[in-house]
Amino acid sequence: MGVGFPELPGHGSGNPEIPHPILSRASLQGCCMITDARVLDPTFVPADVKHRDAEIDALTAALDPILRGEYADPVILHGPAGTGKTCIARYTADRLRDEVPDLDTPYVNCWEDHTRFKTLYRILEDTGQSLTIHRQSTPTDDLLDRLRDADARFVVVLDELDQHEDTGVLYDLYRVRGLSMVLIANRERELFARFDERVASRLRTATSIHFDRYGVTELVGILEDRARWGLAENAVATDQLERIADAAAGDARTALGILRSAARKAVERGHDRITDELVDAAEPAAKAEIQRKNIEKLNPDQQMLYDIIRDNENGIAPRDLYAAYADRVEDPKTERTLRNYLQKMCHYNLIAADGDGRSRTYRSL
DNA sequence: ATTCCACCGGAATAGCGGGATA
DNA sequence: TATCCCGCTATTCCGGTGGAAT
Repeated sequence: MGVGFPELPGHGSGNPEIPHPILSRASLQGCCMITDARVLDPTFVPADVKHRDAEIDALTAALDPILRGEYADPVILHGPAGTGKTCIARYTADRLRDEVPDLDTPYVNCWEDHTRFKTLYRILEDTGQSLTIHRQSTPTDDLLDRLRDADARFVVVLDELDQHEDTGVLYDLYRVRGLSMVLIANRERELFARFDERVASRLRTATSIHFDRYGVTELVGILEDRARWGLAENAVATDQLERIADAAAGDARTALGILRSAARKAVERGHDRITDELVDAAEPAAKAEIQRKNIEKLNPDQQMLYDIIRDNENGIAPRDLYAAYADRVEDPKTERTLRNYLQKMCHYNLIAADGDGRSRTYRSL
């Protein structure tokens, strides 16, 4: 399972301005405009995080008891997409690990590991204990016992917690001694509504840190850093970064996606710098790339559903959708299963459901 | 205003597949 | 090899919801 985070350049003692030795120009045929592709990746955690001092301070303060060998109450980071929640959680956890040598800081993306079993497995894996588990019968409770018995100290980051299907896992984790949690979600309110009352009441004592959208100047600052670390000098102009920041509407992930898309296109075409035309083309291109990746994750039945919905540009009623699907597929799934598929596709932002009850229609995005 | 019913989605259950166990 | 176990997906069952029809 290689979804973990690579060791990042500029991390710890390193200087972010020094290009990564392995990934630099040699690996890119012909063109050296992109000097380090990894700093353009949204999961990159810089050694020096900008514009989030207050949030970092608040999170550091909340986790302070860990420095004294105590246990910290949970911390909830919430706010819109691309506002730095994940980045700050990982950054702060790494700083903490510098201070506390025996601390483990496992990271779980609940979108990917959305069952109780997978979440616990990921935590154990991140702390280097999964190999011993693999040999034995491994019911979920065994994983939990293993975690409890591991006489270690953890700060677990649960990212995209609102995507978790079994909220009971939080109750499990609460009962592990020495385990502190950083919880990340888009909307705090809706998060609470999903939890068991026992967990919800304990979460009310949690520290809550809100992340606002970045302003245009903040976003430009972030982009400037990444361009300096990852692109050749003068590869992109400040006014181009401003336009990217503008298009991203406060979402750093989107902004970086646009910049990366423009840079790649420039390399493909053999340019040594990003042109205005490429910037214009990059916004839809970045969106299209995300969509393409999401569509690839669908199984054949889901793809068929998606195709039908996309072919009906004015939207399609559920009845017609089910009928069209059953018509075109060898061994159709039940309608209940289709509804689960449709829900998943809504989550991926591939389709949207308009209206409620009998007036509902589905359309592609 | 009331009834109707297409649709949604929660919960329980069945079946499958793969790894462990005897 | 046969059997058991468990997580995961799909299915079955069903109560709730809110436009549409009356």
